[in-house]
Amino acid sequence: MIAEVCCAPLVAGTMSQDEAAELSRVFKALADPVRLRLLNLIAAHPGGEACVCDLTGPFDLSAPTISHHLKVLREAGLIEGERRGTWVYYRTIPQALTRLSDLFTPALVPAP
Amino acid sequence: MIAEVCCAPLVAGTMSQDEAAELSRVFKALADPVRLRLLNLIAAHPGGEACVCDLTGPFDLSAPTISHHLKVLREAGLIEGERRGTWVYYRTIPQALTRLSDLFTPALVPAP
DNA sequence: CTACTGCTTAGAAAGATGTCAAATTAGAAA
DNA sequence: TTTCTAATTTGACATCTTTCTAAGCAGTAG
Repeated sequence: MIAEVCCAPLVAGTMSQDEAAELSRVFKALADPVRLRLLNLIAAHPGGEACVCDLTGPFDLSAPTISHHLKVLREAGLIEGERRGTWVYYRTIPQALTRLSDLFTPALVPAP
Repeated sequence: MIAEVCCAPLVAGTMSQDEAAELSRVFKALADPVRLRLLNLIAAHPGGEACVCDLTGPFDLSAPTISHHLKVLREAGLIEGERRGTWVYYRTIPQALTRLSDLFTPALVPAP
């Protein structure tokens, strides 16, 4: 009757300090407009991945700043990068996004 | 065949700068361990609401700090407060949490 | 090897944030 | 009215974050 989720949902149960600390790191990565738009561009990019060279254009920011933001997303576990020659391609990590979705799901969800 | 959602999901579509700015404000509110735990305590509290006096105990922080954090959550639209005499009770705003959940939902979701 | 492009890292400056003590406000009781 | 408790606001301080320039690393071509 009650769905099983991998983590304690945000809205039910008791969140430990460790869980809160880890979660806040992910939210901190999302707490910037540039990083939100970067994540959106990567996730919505044809083929499911985007080259850094595709990501610098839409922003009026320097390349190092974009690189820094990508690093924050990467270290938060939201994206991963792959180097192909001189190019670097980034894609989202679906499990990380699913986990965030589950956090806000009402606790009383019928089991599949 | 495609679900209708009120906002552009994070993982599909194109997020405008305005949307990103507004969203980042909500995530910024969640980007602190204390505020995550406060939100969790409020949401999971019996009766769906918690008095500030219930919220100061679990933290080794001063009352002004708790008050400040509650203000951040309130201004992010995640909680609302109600004064009853000298006491103030807070509850979550479900639509705000639902909206966040929808952000991470895969775009290809069957319509209800 | 050098020269080139693409990308990341390092460090500094400016701005934002978490925390506290002090002050203030809000509401109730005497 | 004064006094009290609960809660919020204010201002200062330490710490963190965003952005840039400069430097450095990664990979490729000649």
